[in-house]
Amino acid sequence: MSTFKSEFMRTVHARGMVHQCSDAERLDELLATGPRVAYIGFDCTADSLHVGHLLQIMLLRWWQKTGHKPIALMGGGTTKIGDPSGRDETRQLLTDEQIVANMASIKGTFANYLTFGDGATDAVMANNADWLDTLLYIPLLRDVGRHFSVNRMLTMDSVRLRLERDQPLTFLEFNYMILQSYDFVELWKRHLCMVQMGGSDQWGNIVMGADLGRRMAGAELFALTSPLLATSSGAKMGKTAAGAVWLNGSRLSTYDFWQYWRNTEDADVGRFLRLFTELPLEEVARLEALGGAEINEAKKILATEVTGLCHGKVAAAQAAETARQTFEQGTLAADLPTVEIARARLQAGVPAFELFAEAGLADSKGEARRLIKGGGARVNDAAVTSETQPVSLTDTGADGRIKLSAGKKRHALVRAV
RNA sequence: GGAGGGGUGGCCGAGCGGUCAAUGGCAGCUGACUGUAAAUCAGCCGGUUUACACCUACGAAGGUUCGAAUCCUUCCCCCUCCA
Repeated sequence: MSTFKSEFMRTVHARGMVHQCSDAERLDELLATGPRVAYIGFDCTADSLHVGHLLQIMLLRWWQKTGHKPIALMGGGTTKIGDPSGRDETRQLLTDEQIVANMASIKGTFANYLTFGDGATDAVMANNADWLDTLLYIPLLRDVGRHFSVNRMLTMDSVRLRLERDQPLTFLEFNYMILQSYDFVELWKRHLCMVQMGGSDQWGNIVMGADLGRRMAGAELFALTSPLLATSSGAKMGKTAAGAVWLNGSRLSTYDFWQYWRNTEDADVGRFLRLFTELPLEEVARLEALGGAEINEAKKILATEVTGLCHGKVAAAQAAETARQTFEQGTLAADLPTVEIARARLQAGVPAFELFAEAGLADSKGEARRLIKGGGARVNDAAVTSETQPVSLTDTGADGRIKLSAGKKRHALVRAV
């Protein structure tokens, strides 16, 4: 492990970020002798990346931090095909407009993790639509297709698993790995990019790209994948009540993002600190060793560190402070999610179930009613006993706000306007 | 192209003329216990509604019937075998 010569390989291995790597020794040598180029592709299937992508982003960040040049490849072209890896069903086809809009929305995330520019180790953003959109079918078949063995393609997990489970696989999707392979070669030609990284489900696609590069351009290309992430209790990472844990602040507030990490299971704290923060490993070891309730301190550090990288240190500190006031002091924090309700309505009194639904603490009025019936709703920390119990201006605190709580962790403020 | 099987709520998966907003499992929410953890136990888990009730939903559209997720027709999609 620690016998690696290059800082990158030492770091990512020590932090448990590597699942598989092709010819690690040779790659290590190359990395030790000068700046190299690596890329990771991100498909534009949603308008935000989520925590499932975070490990990949951290790989690019370490890549740059240890003296190399990262490329964030936006899958403007491949998203039109849909990666069949790891799924039993064909992805819903997105329109070109959706893809373009998603890409624009995703791009901002990288600015927080990577330094872009024209320097030797500055990050570059590319879009594979730039070369995939204009490909011609016959030349593609002759130049690229002849290097692919269908026999081999059928053994790839993404294909084999579909076939074994009698799930459909369209010819469209069957082509995905060819285009991803082509990307690798194209980036080699354009930027001398010699490494493709990705999640472990991408191993097959990446290795095919490396092979293609060798055949088409005589290039020596490498594959490096990160482990598949699950929480210790086995759940897929990144799911909450509200859905995925998004990286864009417009999809998930900084406070909620911070809370997600704060609520990490005990058993995951050390692992997550290594994977998603840049704290020195000795510090991680110390935090991880904390027992019992003390580990909560480690969770706060984890939350603030991860949030700091994603949303900035100021926003992270603010989220931490909001949480501290809310949970440790039981006071009202200023930047809890806030809804504004017309003064006149509050004057008259708003039924509690309506207010909870409007504040976003319940998805529907029915759910708000159930929440109240189940005893999980509180106004200013006093349990709501009746669904229709009116909440009015008289509930307003000194600072002009009413605090609503759904369960112990979800809070919102109501302000009369 | 021929023959057969199938498309059910976020997912898996029962149901096969009424008692079906649809068994069960997973996921999720709330409560208890705790440390804003896990595990465990309990309740909830389409929408509007105090409620009665109504609306939406079992691939799509029609039809039969007092009544259809369940039967018929057409269409779309998937799987298997044959060509």
